[in-house]
Parts: sequence; C-alpha cells; structure tokens
Amino acid sequence: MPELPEVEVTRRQIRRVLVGRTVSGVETTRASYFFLTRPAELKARLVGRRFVELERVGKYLLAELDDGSHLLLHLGMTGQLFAAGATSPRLLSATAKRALAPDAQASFAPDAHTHLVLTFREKGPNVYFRDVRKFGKVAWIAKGREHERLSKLGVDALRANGETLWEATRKRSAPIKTVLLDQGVIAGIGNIYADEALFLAGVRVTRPARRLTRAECDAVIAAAQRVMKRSIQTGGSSISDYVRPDGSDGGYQDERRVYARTGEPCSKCGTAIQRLVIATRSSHFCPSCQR
DNA sequence: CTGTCCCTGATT
DNA sequence: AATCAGGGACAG
Repeated sequence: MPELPEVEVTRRQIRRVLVGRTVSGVETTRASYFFLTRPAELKARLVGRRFVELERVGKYLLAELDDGSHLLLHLGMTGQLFAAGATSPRLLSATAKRALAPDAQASFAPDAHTHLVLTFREKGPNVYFRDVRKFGKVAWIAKGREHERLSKLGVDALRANGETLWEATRKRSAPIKTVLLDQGVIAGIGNIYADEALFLAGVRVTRPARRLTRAECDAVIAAAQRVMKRSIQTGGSSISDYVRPDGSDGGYQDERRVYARTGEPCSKCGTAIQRLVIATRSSHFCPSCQR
C-alpha cells in the first residue's frame, strides 16, 4: 500500500511527465466519493492549465497549476499513478491478465478502475490514476485556499524528530503503533513502516505511547526515517498493489524485517514474528527483541 | 479512543 | 458464499 516512500517514488517519476505540460483533456469515471471535486468541475478547472510543480505532503501529492490553484491526490490503498506505456500485470484488471499469453508484453489500456486520465497539448504520455478499491481521492483547490485534509496533517515524517513524538505521546494511552499511524501527529507513516520502525527501535507495537522514554522516541523516529529513506532508494514496497509509475515493482519488500512475516524467524534472534490487530490494523513484531 | 464504513479482488 | 485487507472520515 502506498505510504510516504511509495508516494515519494511516484512523485519523482510523475513530476517529469507532468511539470511544464498543459492539460488538453480530462477523462473520468462517474461521480463517486473518489472525486472530492465533481468530475465536471474538475474538467472545467484543469483544461487549459499548465502544471508547474508536483510536491508531496505526507501521503498526499499536491500539484500546482499555473493559475495558483492545486490538484490534490491521495492514492488510498490501491491507487496507482502512472504514465502511458507503463506495463505490468499489476496495472491490469484480472480479466486483462487472464487474456494475456504467457510472457506476452501487455500494454496498458484504461479499464473500469482507471478513474482519471489526463491528456496534454504537448507531446508525451498521458497520466493515469487507477484505483481498484477507490479509497483514493482527487480534489481541486482554489488559489489561496488550503484544503482541510492538508491542514489536519502533522509534521511530515521526514521532517519530524524525537521531540515531535515525545510531545505527542505524553498524554496518550493508546498503543505507540496507533500514534505513529495518526496522520495528525506525523504525516506519512503507514502500517508497513510503523511496524518496521518499531522493530528497529526495539519498541513493542502495543506499548502505551506515554510509556516511551525520550530516547525511545528519538530511536523510533530515526528508525522510521532510515527505513523510509532506504525504501525510497529501492523504489518502495510492492507487497500487494503498489507499482512504480513505470510499471516496475519496488524493492523494499525484500528488506522487510517484520511486516507480513508472521511466523518467520526474527532476523536478529530467530524468535517467530507475531501478529496481532491494533485498532483494526494488523501489526507485526518480535516478542523477544521488542519490549 | 475504538468501531464502522467505503470498495473489490484474493483467499478460504 | 463468507472473510479478509486497509487509509482515513466519521460516529458513538
């Protein structure tokens, strides 16, 4: 699932095909909660506008247009943003995959899950936003306005420090895992990197947040930043649906220490990795290394 | 602060 | 055919 590293990898690749290009057409699926801004308005706002920048805020992508307005995107759980020409079975519907001969090179064609297609005046690929479960979001933001989804976010995970977590945890009895997933405290950490960071810091996912020491807060943030930076370098984690905008898999799933490794031996001590559910999210940890 | 819900494909 | 996965808004 896309968390900060996957969104950042996406940003870097999509930025190259987006910035400097002028929208000539906007195609969408029918109105749904996926579109915080209705398809008709989205089209009216975007056509004729030129993209000038693509930034990341937590797990959101924020594209700036030449009139000072912005296009806000969230990939949700299964969102995929890519340019035309990307080929990967992960980008195809099950029907399309079944139709493929073994080893056949598939080329992407928009399917029922492709909710947004941007075409441009300038030569180059289209940009597609595909999202099977439709937990992603698209919104247009007028010049000078800030979307409430952005104003709710805490400090970006790559800019946070131990102090950020220390202050946020003092009065919270919820498990530390829950606080790390709270985008209003630190923006960008999701289920995979929360588990990985807590493993590297030696802190059990269930520990009441207020019971962390200052040193442990420093360690957790340092570990979170280390794993996320490393993940960005390797192209993100392709565990379920995520693919890079060029259609290729990321590499970080091979470096995971605990996430989705239930029952496998801990890489440090050999104890079986355990899984339990915290606030409806699956959580993985080493019962020996994490206290 | 935790449970429910949105959605669909994979799995049982 | 029922269950599971999960980001984030919302309800209780």
